[in-house]
Amino acid sequence: MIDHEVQFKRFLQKQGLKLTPSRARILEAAFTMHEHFDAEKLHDLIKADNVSLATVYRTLPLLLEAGLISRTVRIGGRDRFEHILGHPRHAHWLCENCQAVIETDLSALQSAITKEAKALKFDIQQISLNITGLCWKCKDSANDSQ
Amino acid sequence: MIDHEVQFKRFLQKQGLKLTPSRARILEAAFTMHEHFDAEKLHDLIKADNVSLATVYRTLPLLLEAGLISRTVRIGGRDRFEHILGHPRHAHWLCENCQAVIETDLSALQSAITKEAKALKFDIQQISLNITGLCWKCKDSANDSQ
DNA sequence: GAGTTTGTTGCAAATGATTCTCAAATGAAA
DNA sequence: TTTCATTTGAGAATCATTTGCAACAAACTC
Repeated sequence: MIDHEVQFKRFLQKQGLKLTPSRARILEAAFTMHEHFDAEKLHDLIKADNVSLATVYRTLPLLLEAGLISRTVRIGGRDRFEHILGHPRHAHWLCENCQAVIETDLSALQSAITKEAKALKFDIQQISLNITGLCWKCKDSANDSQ
Repeated sequence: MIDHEVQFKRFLQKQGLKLTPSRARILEAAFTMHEHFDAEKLHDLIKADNVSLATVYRTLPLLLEAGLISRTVRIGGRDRFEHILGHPRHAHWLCENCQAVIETDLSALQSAITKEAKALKFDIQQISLNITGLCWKCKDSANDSQ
């Protein structure tokens, strides 16, 4: 069993829940996806295995709580997620124009945030730094038109 | 005319739009509100003046673009906003349990972010740093129960 | 001033992501 | 195999947000 599957199983057991085939499939799909994904995109990947969209929506919060995925940006009214690999967390730069998402390392800020958390006695589950604006491509074209 | 009203008017004119009574009312309401607000809460404040919720929804993106308000956290499926006063931007700490929102200064991180933006040639419109987890109250009670 | 153009609004209806309901399926445990 | 709690797919329901539309309004044109 893969690393993150073990982790998920443990998490579920702690809550008296089971690692069912559907859940395992959803987890696997979340980890094969190498970009951001939303509920529907993930479902597309596994609907052939007869896993319903409802189950995807039910499982996503579990993966979130288990710390295996994180909610990143919200685009077009849809929540997007990405898996966590033990990689350092990163910031998301979202272009308002072309909706490109650029990722950068967050470690430079991490310590400042952790320090603040200690002061607040806040138990961090997720950090999400999103910066919206215009990417270099759209910044240039905005100068031309408009 | 108040400062931010001038700013909004200028912004609108640049787009060939007008500062109508409804829009002015919405702007004013957004600035009297001293906490976060969502579309409905803002509408409650001004519906007596016969401004429809639809118009609120239509105006919010304009205020956003004009840089007068910012979208902060999303709670209970609703987008929340807050006005910008030229104050330094702040981080939002959202308790998953009691849904309290704590705000802290963001200036410590600002320079690191700006630096990164320069490297990416990214034109920043909004920075949003949201940290979810448990506030000190809920952290303690989580230890007891569950 | 009458007519035209363009932006605006409230209302009601539409949209669409997410959640819920429910009856059937599953699975661990006794 | 009976029990009992959990899970599931399918479809219905929910609810924030958008949109279409007809009536309005302000700015221009002639």
